[in-house]
Amino acid sequence: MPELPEVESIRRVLHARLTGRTVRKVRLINAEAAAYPDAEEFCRGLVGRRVLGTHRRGKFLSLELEGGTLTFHLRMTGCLLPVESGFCPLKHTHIIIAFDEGELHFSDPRRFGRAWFIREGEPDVSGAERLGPEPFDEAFTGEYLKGRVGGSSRAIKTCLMDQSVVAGIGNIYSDEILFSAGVDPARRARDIGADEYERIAALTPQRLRFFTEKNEISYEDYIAGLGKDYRNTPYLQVYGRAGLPCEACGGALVRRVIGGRGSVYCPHCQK
DNA sequence: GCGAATGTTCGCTT
DNA sequence: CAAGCGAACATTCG
Repeated sequence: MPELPEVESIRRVLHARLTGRTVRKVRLINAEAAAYPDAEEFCRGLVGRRVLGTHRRGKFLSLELEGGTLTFHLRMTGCLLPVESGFCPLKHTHIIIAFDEGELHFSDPRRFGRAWFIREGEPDVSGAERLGPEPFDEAFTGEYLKGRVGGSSRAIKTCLMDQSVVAGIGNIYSDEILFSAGVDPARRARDIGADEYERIAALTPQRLRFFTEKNEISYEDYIAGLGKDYRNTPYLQVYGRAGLPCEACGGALVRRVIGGRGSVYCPHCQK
């Protein structure tokens, strides 16, 4: 469901709601594949720990606990809802974490999402450590990008979505960033010029900041939308808009499959 | 009924 | 052998 801006929105909601609370009980429902390292250790490890804060790295979202970390990855359709005790779980709820006050529900229709409990001092096996720099990191520059993918035959869009290149960008925001940069998403990374890499690297944090701000949502609205209605739809310039006019030139936006993912771009504005 | 959907990983091919 | 590609995962929605 979420890319960096959405995960950040959810993090802020969880942070305000859960910081300071203590885990009392954990319930797994058909979550054998979702809770790591295993159901037993996941549940037992969490109970009794207090939430000290929250953290986002790429699309990973963590609750920092006393003596450990609870990390989620929502993949395509995962959803985290901090609710009052007694809230009727959504249909595909797989994990319920009850705190001294309120609960955190993790639901995911497609079951791609994952949760890890990592004890302090133990290696982080969630995969978060294999991520490239955050887009806001000063290490993320045009020079870095070119050095990292500039020899590749893959499409530039595919490279931007590679989490080991830069963390947090998915199918929506790669299209949006490349539209802003005026670069055709299907172009091979090796054919992209240094000036274009600079544009892409500069626009990436700008666009993600913009969409993160537009995504801000109150706890009440987040719950009212059942954790799903927090998207940037009104502000997207290309994603989901195939056939509609480009807001820059008026020409029709085109859909095309790039790297196995449905992509939308403007053939006139993006070279 | 068919195709596509905001993601990642695995296995096969080049 | 590294890189790149397609399939697989499971469900809903249009």
